[in-house]
Amino acid sequence: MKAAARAFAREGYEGASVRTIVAAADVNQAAISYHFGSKEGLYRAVLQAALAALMRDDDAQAPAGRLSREAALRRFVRQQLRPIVSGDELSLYVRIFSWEALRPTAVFRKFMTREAVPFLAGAVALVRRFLPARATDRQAVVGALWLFGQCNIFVRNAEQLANPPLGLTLDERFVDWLADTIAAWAAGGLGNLPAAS
Amino acid sequence: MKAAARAFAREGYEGASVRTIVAAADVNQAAISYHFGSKEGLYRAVLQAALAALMRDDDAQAPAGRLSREAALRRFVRQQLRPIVSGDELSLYVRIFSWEALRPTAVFRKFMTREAVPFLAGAVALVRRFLPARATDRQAVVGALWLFGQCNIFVRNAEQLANPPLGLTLDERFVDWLADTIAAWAAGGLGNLPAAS
DNA sequence: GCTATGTTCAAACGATCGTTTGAATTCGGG
DNA sequence: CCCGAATTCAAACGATCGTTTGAACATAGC
Repeated sequence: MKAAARAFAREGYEGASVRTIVAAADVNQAAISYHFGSKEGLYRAVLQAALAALMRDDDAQAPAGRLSREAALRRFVRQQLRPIVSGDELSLYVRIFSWEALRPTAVFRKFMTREAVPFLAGAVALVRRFLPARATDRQAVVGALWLFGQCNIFVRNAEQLANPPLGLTLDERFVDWLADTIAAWAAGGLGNLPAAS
Repeated sequence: MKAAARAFAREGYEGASVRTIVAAADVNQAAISYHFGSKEGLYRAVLQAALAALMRDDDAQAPAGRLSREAALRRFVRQQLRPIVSGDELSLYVRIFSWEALRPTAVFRKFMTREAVPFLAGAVALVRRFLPARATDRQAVVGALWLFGQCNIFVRNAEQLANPPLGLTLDERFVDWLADTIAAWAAGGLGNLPAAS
């Protein structure tokens, strides 16, 4: 399943072949069909593990309630940027979700209609601490997505940022600096609301 | 080529098959090899058209030089959000670039090493009008990417935002409002710089 | 009318895909 | 020790992929 997560993250569901997975895991090809029923069954198992890990990760960042809103925001952003440098399973899972954003599988759609709101809830609450009291619910949700977007573009394009012509060195120091920058910009912006829509 | 752009946008380079493209275009299969050399040649042609269209789009917004920085920012953001409502070729091209962010093709890499900087230049210049004078080049580039990210997440996930559980109605009115909101937030944020890194 | 060139076409090729098959192997319980 | 269920294995199957082939067709120039 680790090999499968790596393959699905790297090449997507369709792009990853059962043969490369079983070769990486050093097991027989028919073992997939035997244990998971099919390639789709294997993917479902990986998705379940991914969602469980990401929710667990959400819990880990929950006790940020005692932090100031600026510190909580900085922590949230840094957490979002983690996959840029960390080679752990979480990066794989984030990447799998990126594939799903582009070409959702049936399995994933059902996942999201159930889990999207609780998954966003943390970011919405965080954004609300910065928004004026008069902000609408829709503004808070949009603000949460806005926050995700600011972080996500660096995660998704990490590889391209590291290569020419930009050639950024994506080490821990850079990511820390990036988190500081994004957090400062986001905090500064959320206080503003556009003129009456 | 229109059929190819649609197919590549919908299913990615690997996912799109020559057979479905030629079926949609109602031409013979071998015509691809004959006119474009290969599937990759066809994709290269589509990428060139996409980049040309996006740059042309950039030019259209170039005369924004006379606008105030706030108005120019609002215009840039609104331009970025266009694919949400317009079903035109531009949406396809943005989606093709999303695929490339996840799994860059060799063709695309060469494109980007040549074209990324001029493509970013407009956004960098725009961001610079908001940054303090002491801002570094790296901060300006990161700011441009940051700006792209804020818009892009709504474009990429437009379909999911329109569906449950959020169920936003993505009409012109909403996109105008969204552009106002993002522009206001971005403008408010860029003035801030984090404490010394 | 004939030829040369550009283009389209149906068919086939080799490679890779996910899955199935049936025998070989492993392993715990009577 | 042995039987039976669980698991692994190499091999093959049918489908689909991108590409190639060689004949058929179109058309402009002489």
